[in-house]
Amino acid sequence: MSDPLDTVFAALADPTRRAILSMLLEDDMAVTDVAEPFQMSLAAISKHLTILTRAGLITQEKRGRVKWCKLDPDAMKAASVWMQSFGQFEPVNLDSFERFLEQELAPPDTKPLTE
Amino acid sequence: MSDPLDTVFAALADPTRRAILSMLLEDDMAVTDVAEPFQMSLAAISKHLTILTRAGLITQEKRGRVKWCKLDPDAMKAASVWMQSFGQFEPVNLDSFERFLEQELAPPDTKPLTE
DNA sequence: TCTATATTCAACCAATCGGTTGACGATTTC
DNA sequence: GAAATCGTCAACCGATTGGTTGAATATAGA
Repeated sequence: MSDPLDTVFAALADPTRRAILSMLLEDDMAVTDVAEPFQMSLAAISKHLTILTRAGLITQEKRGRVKWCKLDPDAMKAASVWMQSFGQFEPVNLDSFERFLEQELAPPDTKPLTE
Repeated sequence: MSDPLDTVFAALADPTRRAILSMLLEDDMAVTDVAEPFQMSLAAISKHLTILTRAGLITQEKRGRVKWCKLDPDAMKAASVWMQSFGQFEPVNLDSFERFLEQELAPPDTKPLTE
């Protein structure tokens, strides 16, 4: 009924949810740990996590009494591809972005020093 | 007050607004012409257009009694770059990603040459 | 078994959203 | 000047959103 892009973009529109995604970029986390840095209730964070899950941006797996949250970048990639179709991004130089990523993803010993 | 990403993603979350953006990809259009293919009132489309404008996704310029709508890909670019960071997994160094963004989003005359 | 921890559920709330309608101001055209 | 066109404004509506609280459900550990 509703385009997956609806739910993905709607999920990304909230700063709390984007912050959660950034946290999960570094490591998988339990719900309680996700909630810790925020000033809202655990229930509120739990709702944010189900929204992210339904959007396909994360997956949740229960092990014991702990539910682990894991980034799932596929849905974001779909949205990203949609946005690319507005491709006149010339000024922002996706080329140099790719070079940046290549650098970042290279094995550590091939990386040029940045400091 | 609110992160520009909030308004950009929120604007993109509505299918009508995404359709409008796709239409504007082909050519600039007057408000009435934007509204024509949709089954909702002109006033509704007008609201959608102000949301897109506030998000920075389009610009509107009035000439005579006609208001022309034009795609403005800069805001989308910022959102797109934000999303790119999730496409590739773990090893992305967020610190240097931020440095990259500062560089990219800086005024052109302050940018170091990349070629 | 009793208790503490992890998470969700259910009910509620105010604010926002996406739509409508009708009136209105500005501009063009006859 | 009168009439038609372009677009927004204002008020209203029902549905959704983002948050709260308190109770409920699992699971783990003593």
